[in-house]
Amino acid sequence: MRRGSSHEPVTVEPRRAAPTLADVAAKVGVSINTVSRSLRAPQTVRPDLRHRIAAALDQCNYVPNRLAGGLAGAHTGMVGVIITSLFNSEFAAIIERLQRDLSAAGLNVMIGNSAYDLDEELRLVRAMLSWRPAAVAIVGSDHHARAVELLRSARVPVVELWDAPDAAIDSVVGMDHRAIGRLQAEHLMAQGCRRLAFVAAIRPHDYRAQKRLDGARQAVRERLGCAISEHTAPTGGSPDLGDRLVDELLQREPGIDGIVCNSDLLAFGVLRGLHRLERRVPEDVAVVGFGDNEAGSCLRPSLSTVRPPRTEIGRLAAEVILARLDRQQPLRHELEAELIVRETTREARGGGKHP
Amino acid sequence: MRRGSSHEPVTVEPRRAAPTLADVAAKVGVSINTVSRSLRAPQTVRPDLRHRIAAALDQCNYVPNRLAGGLAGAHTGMVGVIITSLFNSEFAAIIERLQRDLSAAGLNVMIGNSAYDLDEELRLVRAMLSWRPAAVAIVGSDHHARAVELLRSARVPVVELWDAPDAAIDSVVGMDHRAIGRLQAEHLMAQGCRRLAFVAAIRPHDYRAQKRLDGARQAVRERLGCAISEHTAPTGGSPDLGDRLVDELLQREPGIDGIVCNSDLLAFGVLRGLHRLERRVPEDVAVVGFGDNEAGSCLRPSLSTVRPPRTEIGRLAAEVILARLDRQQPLRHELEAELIVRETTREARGGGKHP
DNA sequence: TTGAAAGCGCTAACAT
DNA sequence: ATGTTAGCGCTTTCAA
Repeated sequence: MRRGSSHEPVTVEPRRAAPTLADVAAKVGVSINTVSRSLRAPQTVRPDLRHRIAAALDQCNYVPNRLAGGLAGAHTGMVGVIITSLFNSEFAAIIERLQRDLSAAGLNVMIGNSAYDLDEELRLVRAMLSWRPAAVAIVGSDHHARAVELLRSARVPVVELWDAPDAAIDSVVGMDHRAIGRLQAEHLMAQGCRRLAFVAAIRPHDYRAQKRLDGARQAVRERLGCAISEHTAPTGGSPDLGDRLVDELLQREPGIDGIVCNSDLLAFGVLRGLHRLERRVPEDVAVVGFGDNEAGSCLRPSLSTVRPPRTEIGRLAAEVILARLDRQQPLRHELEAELIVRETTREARGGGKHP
Repeated sequence: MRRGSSHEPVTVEPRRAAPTLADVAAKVGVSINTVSRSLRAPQTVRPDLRHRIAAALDQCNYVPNRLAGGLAGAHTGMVGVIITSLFNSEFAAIIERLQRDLSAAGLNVMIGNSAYDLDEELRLVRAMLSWRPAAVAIVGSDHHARAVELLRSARVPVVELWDAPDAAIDSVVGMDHRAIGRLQAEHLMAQGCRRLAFVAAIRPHDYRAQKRLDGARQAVRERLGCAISEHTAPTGGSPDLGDRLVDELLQREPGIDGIVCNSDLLAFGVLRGLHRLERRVPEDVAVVGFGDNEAGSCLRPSLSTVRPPRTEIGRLAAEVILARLDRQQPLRHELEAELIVRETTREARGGGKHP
């Protein structure tokens, strides 16, 4: 209202409360109840009355009060979504789709960001539940024990996203991150790489990233009988970090011929570093990322990566939530990530010729 | 509640409601009010009682009901945020910071995505207001007229983000997008470019992008006395689009020596296209983007761009909201975007030698 | 087809 | 320091 912007009539009440059903009802000369019904079940109200009510509603700038509505027994129509990061569009595409589909079903989305902090996650779960949401979607599978307890006892549909935990709270729409790590490492080995390194930014509670490392580790152990060289930092991934890590890495182990990166952003930096160090990619060193960042195809050489089915996760999550709200059983969707082969690994070292 | 997942005891009530203050009060043997106060003003309750109450609260998995709390008069502690896109981390960094700061002040953030659709924006405004938020933050300045009306009459602090409109609803934390367009064009001209093109993805209601185009247009007109060549598409920016647009552009006007891109993602594609067409950058064509995408420094040549102060916008928005909640006046912050000069424009054409 | 009455769970006066 | 009493604005019976 631009308090004090101009000629505010001082005679009126200083802070008029928002109009209520009662205000509208009085204006039209009907009971509160009739106005309420004309909103929720228009066909039960005589057409002409309905039109007069609609006009009054509009004139008053009436906005329903969900606090009151929810309290009185109608469901709140709110879905709480808890993610671990908004940045880097890591989950943005998931949320975007989830929100679009839920919105089409008349549900609102409330987003909370735990920033990979378990205590913050607990606070968020509490905050979300205090709004009596119709359902909750939450990224990851390794939660604060208390948060899980609260979620269970709230008896609300819960969908865990991104990861695919063995012991789910309720429903799951995610991927097997260990398999993704395997996929990355095996791709490099199939291209002929024999001395692999894993370069990663793994935040303290990013268990998904940890699992990808595990997967790569196992794959190398099984196929080459040796360990993968690990270079990680406990932060978020960025080009500068990748640049720095690859520098240290090659200083210590100049013979590395294949690098698995835990994120594309990190991989971008690794490529920048390799260029600076005058290593040819993929001839000297092959590189594979994770995340399918849109810029990947524009680098030179273009980055091979793993594409998580983000939109599909969002779509299925919405579907599962709607199904659960419709009293159906908990569901579990485990999706596959797709390998995108580009120049940083293409025929790196006589690909596939040394099986 | 894992409806029907297994041996559900049919004897108990089918859907136990969430525990209320009354449940806890009964358990401890005090009045509802005492429990309520022990939560809101602990020091007014005897310590031993307080401890017993805390224990009971915990045992019951009590989660306060904000619907009831808000209805009864306490403010809801919710801030509604309406953005036009979650994708491409266009606004992610702003929201991340905004949320962090508001969260520290005990406020929850509820995000809605209008996807550049005015009707959807109106629906969102309605939905947000129906939760009786403590404040609303909204991206952009060109809103649905009805939405503005609702926002005003709701008498809630409103902060418009990203853009810097002349006629604000309440408070503003944004940038002058016209100035950004000027900045881009003038930079290219200062580098010696004489035949400029503007390549853009401008969604139907993306007025910010439109303003940047206006700014570039004006700058070229003033300094070179001719028009900037415009190549736009009514969609979101992507590398593939940039690639396509630059192709068409050079087909029609081979003499172009400077390209202003409306987003970095688009610029990435433009660079890919220029490489394919064997144009040297910046010698033959200089390129400048907008948005400071993290990958920009990893391209070869690295991309010059304009960096919007996203984190600062988020920080100030939170500050403004908190100030308004503290009954202070509406505020207006107009921030500067910073030019980041990298290889795609560096000394492009004997920079500055032809003033 | 419409209206009246009884809460939903909590907070905010008041009493005590 | 604790309890009592009234609502907040709506939905949901149940009557008319």
